[in-house]
Amino acid sequence: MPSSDVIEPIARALSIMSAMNQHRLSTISDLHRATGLPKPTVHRILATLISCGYVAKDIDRSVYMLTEQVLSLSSGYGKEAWLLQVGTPVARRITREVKWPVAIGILDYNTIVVQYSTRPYSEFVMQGSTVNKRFNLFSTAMGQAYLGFCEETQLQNILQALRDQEVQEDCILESDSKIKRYIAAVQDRGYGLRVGNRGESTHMAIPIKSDHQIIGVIGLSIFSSCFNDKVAKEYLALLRKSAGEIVDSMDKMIALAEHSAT
Amino acid sequence: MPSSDVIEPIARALSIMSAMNQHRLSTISDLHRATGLPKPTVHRILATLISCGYVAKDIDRSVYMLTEQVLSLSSGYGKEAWLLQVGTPVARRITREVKWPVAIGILDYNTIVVQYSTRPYSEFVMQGSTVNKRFNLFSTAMGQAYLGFCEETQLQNILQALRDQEVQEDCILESDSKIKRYIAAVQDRGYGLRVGNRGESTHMAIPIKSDHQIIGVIGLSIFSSCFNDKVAKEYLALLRKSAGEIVDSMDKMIALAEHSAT
DNA sequence: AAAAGCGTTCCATATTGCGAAACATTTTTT
DNA sequence: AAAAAATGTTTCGCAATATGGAACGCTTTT
Repeated sequence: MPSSDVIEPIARALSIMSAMNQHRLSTISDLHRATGLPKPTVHRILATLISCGYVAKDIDRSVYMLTEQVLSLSSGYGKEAWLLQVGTPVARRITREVKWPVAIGILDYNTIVVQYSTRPYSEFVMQGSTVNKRFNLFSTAMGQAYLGFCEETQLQNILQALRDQEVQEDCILESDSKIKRYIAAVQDRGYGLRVGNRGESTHMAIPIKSDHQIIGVIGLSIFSSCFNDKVAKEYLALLRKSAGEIVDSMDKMIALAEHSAT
Repeated sequence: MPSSDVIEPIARALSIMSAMNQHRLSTISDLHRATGLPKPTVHRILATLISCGYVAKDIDRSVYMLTEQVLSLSSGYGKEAWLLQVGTPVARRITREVKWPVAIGILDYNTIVVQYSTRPYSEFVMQGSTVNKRFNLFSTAMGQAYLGFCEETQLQNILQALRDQEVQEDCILESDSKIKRYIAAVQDRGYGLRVGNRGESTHMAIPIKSDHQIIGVIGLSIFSSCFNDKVAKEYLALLRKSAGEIVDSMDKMIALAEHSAT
């Protein structure tokens, strides 16, 4: 009985790799015992994995080990991935509640990259998807949310990275005091804000912090004509509550995963 | 032309996962473009990966992301893996040169675990393979090589771990001064040593250090009857040279890998 | 000397993955 | 508002292909 529509060779290869990850060196018999797969099959799968570069074979003995290339399957995995796994449903819930689109971004080098956006869910039509788009740290709400609330050392790293890049976009960088005032303004306000002109949209954003570290930012977009102090206050509270929920469930999930990894 | 004996579905699945690791969220079309695979195929592979738990699908949108389970393919990967990849050929070379078997071990919790041994290559027949066998930190050459040359903080951690375990094997732990003298003796000698009785074998071992951190130990076994100060000196020099070579190539490879990861 | 275990190769077989085509939805263009 | 383009999903007949028992050569154990 072929258990539904699962491609068997793939499932087998993954179980082999998973087994190989338990001990650093494996023999064919080891894997045969660990996975229950017939030895010729194990042999063939290993040949495939070698050919793809994920496994190395000891030259004269028949001992196999994973290569560093396995990291290419998971190197991007970290807190940000958890953030998305937990954050996307929360973002959708906000949009269901207030209709406006919500986006989640993370820092990459010296820009904010939008990882997820509920724009398609929002009843208010805004321009195309922003997923994978990069946003300047100054002059965007999400960028402000990061700059304004990250730790001092990281702030300095980011500023250095910005100064190092070839094309200077932000002339604000020329003056330290200007930067300080800019960031202080964000901190006083308590959130990132970029007010758009009539017909454009206005954006507000706050950081998502875990352990004093910013793992991402969450922002909300709204038609500029609908924006005022009252809704700002309301949505800010909503964003803060949501960010807190995200961090809570994230920490719980991570603890759970680490616990069950034993 | 199916390039020899490579199982296509596996290669495809790996390329999908690798592509997914680049961006945190992917659509079918993204992956279709990135890998060149037909969309129904991408769809089927994703279904398989979901079924195996390596991929999660956004509930209402068709957005896919890797789950934390990808770590089960690579979590064991770190400096120790590099050590083995680089160390095993060196170990074999030593055995070719001096005939005696050489083993490489790493610390796991509070024991040394042999990861590789050239025992099968040695012309001198010794008892069966020691791979995956655990060795006490006190009373073995490899253990001494670790205890004697690791950093103070780590030493304390290990000692605590030893004290915490239920069955107390080493009564030496009862006295701090005994421990200090024991370790001092190892340091004076410059290497771990366990002399066996007649007919048994004698073992010597040194740490493999990178960045002031011990990433493993390398040891050599020899018939007790063949052991004396002269050969000890000779083999110690050989082990030290080899350990240096291992660390050098390791650092080079790691640098190379990190550089080409861009 | 025999037996057991290992890695590896072969090969006939049917299993199984394949992808063009069609369909259902959504998004963009006209 | 209609049409066109793009995307996700399902179907299905077929050929490619993964499969694993059997056999082979080798080493280790009995």
